[in-house]
Amino acid sequence: MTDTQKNSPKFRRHSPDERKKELVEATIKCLEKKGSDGLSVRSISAEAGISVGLINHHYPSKDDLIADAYEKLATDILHHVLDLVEKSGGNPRERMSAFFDAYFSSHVLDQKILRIWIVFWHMSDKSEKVRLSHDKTSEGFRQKIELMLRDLGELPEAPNFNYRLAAIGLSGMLDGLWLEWCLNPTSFEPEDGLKICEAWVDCLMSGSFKL
Amino acid sequence: MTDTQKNSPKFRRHSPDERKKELVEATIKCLEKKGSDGLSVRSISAEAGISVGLINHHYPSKDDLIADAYEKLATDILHHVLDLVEKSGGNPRERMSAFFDAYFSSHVLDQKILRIWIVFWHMSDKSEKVRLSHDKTSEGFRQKIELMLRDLGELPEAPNFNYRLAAIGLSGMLDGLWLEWCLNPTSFEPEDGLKICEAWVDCLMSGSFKL
DNA sequence: ATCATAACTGAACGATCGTTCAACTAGAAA
DNA sequence: TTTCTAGTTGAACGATCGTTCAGTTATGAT
Repeated sequence: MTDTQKNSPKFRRHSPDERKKELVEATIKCLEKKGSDGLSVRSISAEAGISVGLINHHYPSKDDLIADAYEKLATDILHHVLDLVEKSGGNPRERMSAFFDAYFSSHVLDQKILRIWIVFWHMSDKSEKVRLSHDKTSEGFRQKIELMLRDLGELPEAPNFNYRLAAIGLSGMLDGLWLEWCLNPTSFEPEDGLKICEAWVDCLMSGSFKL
Repeated sequence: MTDTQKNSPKFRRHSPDERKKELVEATIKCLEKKGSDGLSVRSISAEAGISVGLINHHYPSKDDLIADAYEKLATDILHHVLDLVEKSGGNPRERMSAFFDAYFSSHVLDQKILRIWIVFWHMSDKSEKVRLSHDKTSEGFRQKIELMLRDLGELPEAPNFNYRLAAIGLSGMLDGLWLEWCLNPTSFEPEDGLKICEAWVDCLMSGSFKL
């Protein structure tokens, strides 16, 4: 046996938590690079630099890994947006604008993210676990929007409006604009989306949006 | 050879156009029933009552069949909505309401349709043909919305607003509400979506929606 | 230094996929 | 009735998929 062989072990052992984290990151990277084609255990394990069998050693099935990746990516995006809102530190109206700015930035408005989301939606059909991850994370987003609208509604100059309906409408519009831009980025500019959302809230606060 | 065998031919010959139509219908039916699992040539041919090989006799590849099915389903839905708008026959504002009514009816607001759409979006990644079908049909929808907004804007009592931005915002909100309801039908009622869209247009026509 | 443990490997398996193609036959034309 | 065309069949093929598991080895404990 040569020195080279003696000094270079064939693999390194990691704790289950470390490995799971690496696998989740490799999964996201594969999805970004190749979309649904990247979702095989073989490409994921290649990206993570481990053998195919190790995935099923740490996860009961591939779907469990995908569900983990879903939750990580969704909560990362949500936290990134919320961080920027908190840093803005302004009044409720300014915080809403900060939210829009973060939403229409390249961190969220990204074709790669839609590509990943489509894979997740696609898997939600078959996998109960993936569907649960989706429901959990999307509910978090909608709740945050409703909270910000509630803050707006409690301003002295604010008119009365239905928080629930307003949250449904606003999050619907945000989702729809995000979806349409990702499907066809030439259809409008991010600034257009920003302008529309700002006008929407202005309209709501003027009292002429009868919700 | 018995009479039974003599009187029952093993298959019936159809013209290519007939068969293609049957295959498209079988494809849609499979997608409605089983989602992405139904998209194998074997389940499609079983649904159509023909052999596996016949699909590649009429279509160069499976993707071409899917693209055809996409276009058929999308144009069917668009025509259904537009028919109801034409039948309403009212003024531009009433026609817009008819459009909303048709959009938030069970013909469009249907989880089965989203399931099919996700498969289409999913395939748009890999298949150029499917992507072209998507771009063509979604552009038709947006154009119709812009046309109706233009009719609204030309009413004597209408304020000035940017047709393009208004069309982007409205179609975004419609898409987003449709998507969110299909992903989780318990989050709101179709009537809620209707109410939000009506209020949106009222707001636009009142001149306080500064687009 | 030795041992026990568990992270790790990778060949193998069975299932399913889209596509091919030689053989068959329904049905119209001659 | 016979011939010919082209719609139709279905076994077979090679590729790829997720999962399994017997064997290997890194690494901390003794």
